[in-house]
Amino acid sequence: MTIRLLLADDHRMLREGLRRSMVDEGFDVVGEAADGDEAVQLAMSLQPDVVLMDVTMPNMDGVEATRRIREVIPDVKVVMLTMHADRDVVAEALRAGAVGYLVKDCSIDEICEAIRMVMREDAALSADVAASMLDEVHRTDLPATEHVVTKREEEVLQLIADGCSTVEVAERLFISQKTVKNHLASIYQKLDARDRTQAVLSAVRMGIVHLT
Amino acid sequence: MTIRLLLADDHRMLREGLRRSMVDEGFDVVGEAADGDEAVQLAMSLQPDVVLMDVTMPNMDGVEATRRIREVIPDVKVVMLTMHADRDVVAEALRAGAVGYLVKDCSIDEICEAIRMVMREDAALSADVAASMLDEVHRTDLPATEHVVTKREEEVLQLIADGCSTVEVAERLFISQKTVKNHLASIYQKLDARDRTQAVLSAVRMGIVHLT
DNA sequence: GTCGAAATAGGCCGTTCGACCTATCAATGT
DNA sequence: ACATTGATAGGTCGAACGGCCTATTTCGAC
Repeated sequence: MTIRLLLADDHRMLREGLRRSMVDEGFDVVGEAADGDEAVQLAMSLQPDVVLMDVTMPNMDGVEATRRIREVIPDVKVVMLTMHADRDVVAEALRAGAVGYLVKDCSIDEICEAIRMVMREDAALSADVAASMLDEVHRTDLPATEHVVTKREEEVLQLIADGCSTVEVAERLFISQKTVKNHLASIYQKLDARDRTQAVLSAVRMGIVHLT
Repeated sequence: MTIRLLLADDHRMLREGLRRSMVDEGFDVVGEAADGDEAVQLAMSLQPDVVLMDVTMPNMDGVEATRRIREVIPDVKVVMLTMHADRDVVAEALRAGAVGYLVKDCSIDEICEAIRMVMREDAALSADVAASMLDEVHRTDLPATEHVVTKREEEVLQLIADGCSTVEVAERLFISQKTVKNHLASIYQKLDARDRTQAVLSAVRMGIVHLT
């Protein structure tokens, strides 16, 4: 009873390397997807046990693909892969129905262990599994994106990164321009930035905001 | 006479997958580096035939690592790996002494082919090899970052992304503040940005400037 | 039950920004 | 030879920005 795997990553190099490794380790790699769309299609047609899914992919990101797969086939276990651990992305992925989360800096052995773990545990325990993987992530990666900026400040930053002016941010958040500027002033201190440009760039580097 | 390889990439997952694949294909993987510093150290101590080097790595980027390795051991052939094809990065990598350039979306077979190619050809031909790899890149990837902004404008953008104010950019480039503002105005039109924040973000998305 | 942090909002003030305009010079291409 | 483009530099002006204040409310923590 070998475990049937589906790999989803936009980089063929990683996909193929991963396939050989997983086959070596005794898994049955039933398919490879190069984007989110393909991942959803193949998941439905191939009915794998586990999907190893990259978060950043063309056409449809891994989180959305996970959501759609889980809607149709709730039995499939999705383990997310990502470059850097990012609290928000992790949270979103788990909400989308992923049972595990691995950074790309982990070893093949850790991937195997994670896959076997999610297959061993029943659905009721998968939340704990995810939690323990998160702990792992926290230990090995950034000590913490740990609330450097508050939730509201993060919203302001994201809107500015999305192209909004101070006035537009105020309108979108239903607050006064002055409050937006207050949040920005606070952000400048925390991120050691002298203007909105540097603040947004720092936030991008730290994974607080995302380039769309 | 097996070809001795050194792998340099900050993601263990890709590194290990690549190692298994390359070993399968008959190469001798003599070492793995997780950052630029380590790559330089290992290249010197292990004296590999070819280094597969990722461009984006902590501590020291792949381009700089390539430069240093080639300074000390000019015989080593460095093949660069990158997520997305970016004209500027490619040009910089070749100037640094890389003999080849591959996007991570290529197959293991293509990597093997590229490595065997750079080992077959003598130094005189390696420029052609690089050129043909570039052609490959141009076909498959972005049609062109194609001089959207001028060289000077790009310098201005990069300095602003690096944290310089208008005044500081002027000082660094030995031009007046007014000229910097002129360049910026031109950039805003070309990138359809309304301020420096959006201009820099667009430039980052387009790969024109790089976050350090 | 108080203390602190977060979110809200305002004023004031000097600096910077960006839009719109002209202008020169060198290089490049037709 | 002429047109175009890039790089340089300047002026003006209103809007936006950021620093430095105070102040209220709410909410969770201790």
